[in-house]
Amino acid sequence: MFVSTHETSLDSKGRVSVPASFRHALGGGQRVFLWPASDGSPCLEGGGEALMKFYQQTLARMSPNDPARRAFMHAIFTRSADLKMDDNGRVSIPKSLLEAAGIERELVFAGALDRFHVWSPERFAAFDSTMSAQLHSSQGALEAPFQAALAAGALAGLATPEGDK
Amino acid sequence: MFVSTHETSLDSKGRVSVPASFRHALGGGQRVFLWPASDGSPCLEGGGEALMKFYQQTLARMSPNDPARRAFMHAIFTRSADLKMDDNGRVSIPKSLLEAAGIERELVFAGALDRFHVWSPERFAAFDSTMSAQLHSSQGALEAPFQAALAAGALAGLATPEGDK
DNA sequence: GTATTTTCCATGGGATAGCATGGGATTAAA
DNA sequence: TTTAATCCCATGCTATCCCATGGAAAATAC
Repeated sequence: MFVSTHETSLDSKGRVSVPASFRHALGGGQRVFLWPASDGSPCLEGGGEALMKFYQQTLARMSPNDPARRAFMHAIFTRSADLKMDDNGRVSIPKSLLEAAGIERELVFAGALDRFHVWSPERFAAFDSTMSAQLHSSQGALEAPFQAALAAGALAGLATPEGDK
Repeated sequence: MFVSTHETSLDSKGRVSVPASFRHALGGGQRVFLWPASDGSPCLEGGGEALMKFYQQTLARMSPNDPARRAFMHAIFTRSADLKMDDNGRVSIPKSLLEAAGIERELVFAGALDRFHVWSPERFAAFDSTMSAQLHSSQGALEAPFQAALAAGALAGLATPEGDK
């Protein structure tokens, strides 16, 4: 899964190394999809073939006449770039996407479980502090899902993973 | 599959290069079909032999007396142009279709999974912002298919593509 | 614990093939 | 004969492929 953040930069040819841990999360495939984040965040969103397959299935479930289907299709498939990593795990991101995310030379890869995001460092820093503020102000709201998960036994055995030999 | 968007233009002879990634999506065939978008969008819609074969099967499933069959037949087969790419992957789009889509010289190829659309740049920009607006206002509506897909286990293993080693 | 080796990763850059584009030549239609 | 469509070749550009380098982390040996 896509975890952690990595700060890197574009080289003179406009290429960038996809962080190794993200490459592993991509499952060995060479294809990377990138599009402007669909939740409106001023960054790019990306994933591999597994994520795209999931989106494809989601589309297949929607009625062909559903107006939301067209919007969804457009947001993900029409606006995305289909990138191929070279043997060293680098991709070159189209100019239009770089502009949309406000990226000049430096950029941040941010893991998000089943996908990742690509930010300009400045925007990421701003987003980061917004998120911490929101987290602190909503501890109460977070309690509910945690408690529900606990009640469901989701954490069973988690406290003693394998360390006690 | 047809992904991403490409902006190009007609040359002095009225030809246009089909984007390379679309040619690959066409599966190596030389034939391209184009017709006015059947959902009423002010653009052209196109695909390859695979898509036409699918439509053919759809027609075969409909009752010969079904009035929708006639409309469907007309929309796709009667109104479509059967274009042949030259060795460099170019086609020339009939004037009537260009007029219908409001295309002068510049145009946009937009991928839509199993087909693609051809827009005038102005109309595409307008459509693009309409779609983003709609996406943001219908996040709730999108929840439904997502939840359905999740319930069906579409995400099983997605967050852990190659296993957590 | 320290030193040495091995592996993996990020980065730079040269060579090459594929792509978009322009235009001449040939063939077919009016 | 004129007009237009098709075929074919030429060109610059860009993306891709490939190899090389330096360094960090991990594994092994001392």
